[in-house]
Amino acid sequence: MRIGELAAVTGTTTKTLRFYEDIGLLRPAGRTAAGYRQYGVEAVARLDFIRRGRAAGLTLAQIREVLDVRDRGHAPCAHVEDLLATRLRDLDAQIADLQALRDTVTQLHDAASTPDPGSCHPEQVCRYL
Amino acid sequence: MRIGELAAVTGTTTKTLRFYEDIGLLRPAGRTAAGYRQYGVEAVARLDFIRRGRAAGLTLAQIREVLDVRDRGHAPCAHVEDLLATRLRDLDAQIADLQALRDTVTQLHDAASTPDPGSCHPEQVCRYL
DNA sequence: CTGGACCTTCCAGTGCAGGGTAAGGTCAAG
DNA sequence: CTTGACCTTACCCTGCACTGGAAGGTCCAG
Repeated sequence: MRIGELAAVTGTTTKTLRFYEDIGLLRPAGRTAAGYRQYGVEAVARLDFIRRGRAAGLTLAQIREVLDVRDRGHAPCAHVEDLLATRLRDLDAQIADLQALRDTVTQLHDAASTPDPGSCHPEQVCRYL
Repeated sequence: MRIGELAAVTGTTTKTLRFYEDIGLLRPAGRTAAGYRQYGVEAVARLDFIRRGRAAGLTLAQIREVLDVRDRGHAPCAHVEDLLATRLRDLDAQIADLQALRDTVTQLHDAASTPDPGSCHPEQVCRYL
């Protein structure tokens, strides 16, 4: 399979596949005499895995770690569980931060919705923020 | 006030202040004969405003819009209210997205916490993701 | 043998908000 | 007169995940 076909099959672009190769996520099985990249069918599963990882909010660096473990012949299960646990904690923290921010912005917005232009003091730029 | 003092007073860096100047957020009141930037006290309020805007999750581009309105002599109240309303919608969407992602990751993690290594199929890289 | 679809490498840019470093000018104290 | 703190501009670098484009090679159909 050449790079264009692999891109079409996995719903990505040749640009992205070469980029993944650059950062060590994906290697072609070989090259043709002309230098064209040749991929085996396992590349499709690998890219599906990458896509699922991205969908779970993992970074390409984290996904690469998992793939590295696997490429070294180990089952990455424990590593993946760890990664998911960490991701869960990060998500909780991120959600809590956004929730707190939302509360702040709500208060600001409520104040701004009951306008009182006379109280705008030049020295504070805008009293609503 | 010179740039170093303004940075110290507002808790930022001279780098940041020059950067703000580059993107049109802040202009020095003038320059000394030697070319040193001179700021008036109003610069402190302006930077506090910028800091409050950042704390509310506004981008520097949005903050600049508000400052531009003010610099043109208008009260930016309406614009700020608009911005806050938009920000609130964005935050809600962002929180909802993260919440959905959290649910997905939770499911993945729960599956990974009840291990069954035997079911790892080589063709899917890892059954947990 | 030509056209077009495909492939190659390399370089550069996106958005966001700055940070790092160099090479040099200025100013006040000792 | 020198030292050290401060200032200036100019340029490149960071992380993240790509994306765009240029210049050229390859392959197949007509």
